[in-house]
Amino acid sequence: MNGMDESTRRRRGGRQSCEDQGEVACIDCNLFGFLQLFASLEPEMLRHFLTTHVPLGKGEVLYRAGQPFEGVYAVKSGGFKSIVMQEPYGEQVASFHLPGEMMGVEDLQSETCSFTVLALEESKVCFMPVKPDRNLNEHFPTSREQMVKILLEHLRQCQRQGLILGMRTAEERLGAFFLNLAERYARHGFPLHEFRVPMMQNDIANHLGLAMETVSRTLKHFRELEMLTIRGKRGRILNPGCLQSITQYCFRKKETDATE
Amino acid sequence: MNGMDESTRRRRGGRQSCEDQGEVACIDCNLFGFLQLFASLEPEMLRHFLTTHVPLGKGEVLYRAGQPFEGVYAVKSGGFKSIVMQEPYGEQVASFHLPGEMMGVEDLQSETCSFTVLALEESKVCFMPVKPDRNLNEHFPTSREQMVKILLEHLRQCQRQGLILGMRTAEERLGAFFLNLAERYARHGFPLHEFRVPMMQNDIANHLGLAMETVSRTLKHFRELEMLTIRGKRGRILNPGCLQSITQYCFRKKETDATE
DNA sequence: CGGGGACTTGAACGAGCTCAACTCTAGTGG
DNA sequence: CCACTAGAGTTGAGCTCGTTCAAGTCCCCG
Repeated sequence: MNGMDESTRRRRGGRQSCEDQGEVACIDCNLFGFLQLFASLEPEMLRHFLTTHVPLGKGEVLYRAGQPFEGVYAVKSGGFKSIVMQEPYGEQVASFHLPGEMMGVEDLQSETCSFTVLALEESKVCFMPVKPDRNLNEHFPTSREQMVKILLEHLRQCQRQGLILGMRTAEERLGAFFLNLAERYARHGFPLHEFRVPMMQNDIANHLGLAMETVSRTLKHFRELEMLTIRGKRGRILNPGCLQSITQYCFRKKETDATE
Repeated sequence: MNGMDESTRRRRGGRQSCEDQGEVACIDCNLFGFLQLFASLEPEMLRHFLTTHVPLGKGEVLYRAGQPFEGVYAVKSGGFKSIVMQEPYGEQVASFHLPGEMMGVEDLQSETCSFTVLALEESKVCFMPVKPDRNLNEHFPTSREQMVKILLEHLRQCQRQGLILGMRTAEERLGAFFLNLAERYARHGFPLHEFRVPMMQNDIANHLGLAMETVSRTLKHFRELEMLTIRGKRGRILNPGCLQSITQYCFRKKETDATE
């Protein structure tokens, strides 16, 4: 029911380290579940998509808003941000993409890409070409099932982000942001409460509608309270309970604990 | 390709008034497109769902977060808000639902509802019972197609909301919010630049992470600049260009103008 | 070891919040 | 139909949090 069963995922939980580049195993990647259901695709080709990892350097653009939509990507390692350009003012960071997550999903039936996506650091991606209303409809009817699943997951994550952005104070927004970040890493086999922070504070500030200095000061405050420490690209949640109560952000444990 | 063809929708555009309760014709409702593809459903039953409008009074709860998920709703007239309760602090408004839009979509494969939804004013809804992983999978395989479409639409709207909430100043957020509101009404056959405002300023403030007083003052400012007026439940955009340049929110005309 | 970008820290300013009083409006009952 | 009321919205004053600007530190990378 889950593309991969929950017990398998949990067994793997906590095995991966945050020290390395943070590469997800294929079994922990959303694209894997996506591809699994392309029943009519030859195994050769499936393997090809899964094992071809395109490398990108820091700051490199994966695709640009307005370009024709070619297909969806999955983050193998590293991290990405989706941005929109507000011409005179600079960019706005719409979202971040962590290892195991897919990019370009929102454009699945569009002709063009709606965001510009670029790497936050050295990263690798897998690519699955999907021409709008072609491959999927005609050749792979079974993939619809998986698409609904993936779209629902994206929709829910997007709504969660909306709740975070709707919070009033900088502390709430930042706390909720990092709880969400940790949770998302944990979903793909990384240890809970210890996670990478592939984006700079500048990007976080931009994304949350704050000034970079406010992010820095608030994180210092969290460190002093021994709730959360960010050192370089490594984050660690020291006191999840306290952090949650400050941010009011419910971790939504049900979703991961329930048999689903 | 669109459930209902674009030219039909445009022909109807501008016909409806904002004076009345703001009831959408069935042809302008998302649920209609959704139901259309339930090919194996008897016409009798289809008509039943489409023509049975459940009325709700102002403040009445449609469903509560945590309750078992029964199916999706469509707003026939009036308006709704989705909220989450942060126990000691009160509610947070996650989103609003206008006539022609669907509610509960994010819970399609869940056992329980993730939001509490209640009416902003006298409203009517249609209901389509969808047991998770039952009806849809077995009896109505063709509906998958439409579901993907609807989920994509929701995802994109959710991302747009995220951009609005990520804006820095109250002026940007509010301006973008009302542009989005007008656009959403226009999608369902209401005149562009003239729209209903079914929610109170309190709710808007809550949703945007602002104080109600700030909303009031900013709207006054907009009125003085002759960009946008809100009087009671009626809104009118006087200077869309100026409003857009202040909010940096691109109206995304392409989506409605293009042949798609 | 040097340089530049990311982050930190401080000080002053200002946008937005809070609190409180007030006005307007819609809905109610006489 | 009007008076009354409760709730929604407005306005003002003071304060707080977050921003801005600027200088300084750290750290990564060459």
